[in-house]
Amino acid sequence: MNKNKDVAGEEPSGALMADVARLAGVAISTVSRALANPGRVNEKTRAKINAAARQLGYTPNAMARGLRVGKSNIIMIILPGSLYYGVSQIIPQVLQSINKSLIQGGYNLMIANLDRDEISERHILDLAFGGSVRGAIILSSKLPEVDGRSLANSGLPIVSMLLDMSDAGLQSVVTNDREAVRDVTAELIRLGHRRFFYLAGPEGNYHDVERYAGVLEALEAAGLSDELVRRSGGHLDYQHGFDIGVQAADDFAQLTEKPTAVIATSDDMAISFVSCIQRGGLRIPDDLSVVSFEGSPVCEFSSPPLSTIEQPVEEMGRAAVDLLLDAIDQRQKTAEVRTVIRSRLILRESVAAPKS
Amino acid sequence: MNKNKDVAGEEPSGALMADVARLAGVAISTVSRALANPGRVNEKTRAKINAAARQLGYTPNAMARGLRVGKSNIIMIILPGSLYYGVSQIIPQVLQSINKSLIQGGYNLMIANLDRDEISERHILDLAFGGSVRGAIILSSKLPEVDGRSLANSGLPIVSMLLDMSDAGLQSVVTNDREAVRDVTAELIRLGHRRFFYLAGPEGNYHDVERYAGVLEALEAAGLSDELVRRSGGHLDYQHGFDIGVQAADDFAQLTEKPTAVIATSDDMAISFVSCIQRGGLRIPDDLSVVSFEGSPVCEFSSPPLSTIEQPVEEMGRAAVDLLLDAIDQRQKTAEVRTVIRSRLILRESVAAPKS
DNA sequence: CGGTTTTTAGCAAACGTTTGCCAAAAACCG
DNA sequence: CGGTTTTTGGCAAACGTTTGCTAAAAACCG
Repeated sequence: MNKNKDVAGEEPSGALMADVARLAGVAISTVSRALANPGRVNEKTRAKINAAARQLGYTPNAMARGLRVGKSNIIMIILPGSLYYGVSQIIPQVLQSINKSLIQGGYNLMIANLDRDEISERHILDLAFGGSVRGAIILSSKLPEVDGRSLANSGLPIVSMLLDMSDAGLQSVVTNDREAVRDVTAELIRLGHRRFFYLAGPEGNYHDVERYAGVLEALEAAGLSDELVRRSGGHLDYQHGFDIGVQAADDFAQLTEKPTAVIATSDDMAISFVSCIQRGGLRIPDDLSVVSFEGSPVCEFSSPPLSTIEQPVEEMGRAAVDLLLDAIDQRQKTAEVRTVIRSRLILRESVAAPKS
Repeated sequence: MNKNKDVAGEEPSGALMADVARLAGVAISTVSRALANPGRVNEKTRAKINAAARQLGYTPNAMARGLRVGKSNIIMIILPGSLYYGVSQIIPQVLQSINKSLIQGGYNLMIANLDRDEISERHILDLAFGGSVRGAIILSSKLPEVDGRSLANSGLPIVSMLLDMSDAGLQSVVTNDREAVRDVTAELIRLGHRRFFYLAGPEGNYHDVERYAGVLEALEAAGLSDELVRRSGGHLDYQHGFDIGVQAADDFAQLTEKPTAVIATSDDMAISFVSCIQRGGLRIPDDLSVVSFEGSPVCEFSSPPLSTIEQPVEEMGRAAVDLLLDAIDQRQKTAEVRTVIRSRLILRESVAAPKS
């Protein structure tokens, strides 16, 4: 916002609508209308205004517009505390997908990082209550609240991604964790596997509950006992996936009756587990089949190439933005609070029939 | 921004400063001063105001403040077109580091994605010229320009990260690409390697120029010919690292005189190259030593664990924010346009002395 | 051509906060 | 206690854009 009113000509200069009006010889409100409501302004007048705006490199001041209209053009995305894990590209994928869709809808994307401390929760609530943002997409997190303020009470349109909060009435875009893991477990059963090793995320975590339930459902559907599956992990969060996998390799070494198939609930766990197991002399998939969850690109170049359930992150991002923009525009496009976008199993060389 | 003026009491309600003033029995300007310039308001009055603000859950409207003060509290980060690669965690690391530092400085972080098309370039320039953002950090990209508007001419404080633009007068935070690659090449030479295979990023790209120059410097310092190094790649961008590595494995297979050491300029290239080479029967590091650049976490769990040069991304993010905030506050903290933060070589099992 | 209807431009106020200025109140000092 | 200085609260205008309303201009029609 360069206030340099003395510069005339083609120089970009942070011109105001008032400058455009002066140059075009019309009122400020006519400029506003010509740009935002062209049908309300005579074509000849409009041409004059557009030429003046172009000459001055006029760019509207979004703060002024937001204040007058009472609506910001910013959407915040609330991200979980730690933005990076091991090989996961979920955050970059989500950001790119969402940003692209938002820009097409005329919005800008702001990052709000939810560290689960007071400072970051207050930051998010300030954005919501101060009118700075027009809506929120929240990724794998509960809604923040502090000082008697809760995001749930802010009146802000919100869409949850990855974490199903439809029970609480929150529009949610999720993938079919349970079904996907059930199907891959069924595939392992079909191959002949009867002993399973499950590498768990944090106990009670939505994703872990869903994924483990998928394993149990597949066992039940095959008429098998749920005692055929052993758990490792449960204490660390997904961002410590490598550590979970390393510990799981130790746990595995302690088992007298060795499982023949590993169901890891993140690519990180699988990768570090496989690395440690192989250093102990075991071979994948000859001695042990391995599947994981997430679909990180590097799985294709693991040794051996890792079978994984790929989450449809970009599609989910687009769906989340669509739902959010509908909520902002108060369009009732859909009665579904819960939108499920299916994950896809990618079978690679890490899975084979057990030896016997 | 709920305009519900009829609700009194503890209910969070998007209250205005005018509401706080009414409840505290003072003027609006006194509320403003009590919150922003406490020394200008009597302690008793201030207590009344703070209590009223707390009771109403008052949150300042950043758009109003920004408009009046003439300064936004938003910083944009301009990210390269594709946000995700293979195993790189640079984007999440940068975002987390920068966001944390900005919040401490009272700023919010907005994403601007530079796709190198008109729409995204115009989007960035609108943010800059419209006063929506107070500064910019640009990551691995040149400054956008379109329609006679250039980010360089916007008057906006800008810091470049990863790409050295200090020649153009732009504050730049970079790492020592050249020196780091020179040192790792020198280490390979010290181990006895005399034939090298260099997996290149895009020809002419700043990073590739620097890293390849490092290789040549090490050869020269050891009195060796630069003909001892063969290049592969040069056509694809870093985000296609896996593809570069796959193609490099083909190129390697064509070489009659096999190099004994590979210098890959990204972890993705190294990982996919190693995967393909191993499937062809070669062993790492017995037949071929491998080093790469970037320091992605998964390198520790590769087979074998991959030696890599780790970039100090978080520290660079912090430095970039410091420089940007200094420029915004017009503090002349440093005369250095170029800030170099050193990368660190992590030697793992992928590097050994050549067989003979 | 004159009366009626539609289109168009512009005035003025709004949005929520900040800050210069002034006057009143409080504090200080001999 | 009175004069002087400092502190404090409040008025009013500013920020850049939008939009309701009105009046004037243009278009329409018999």
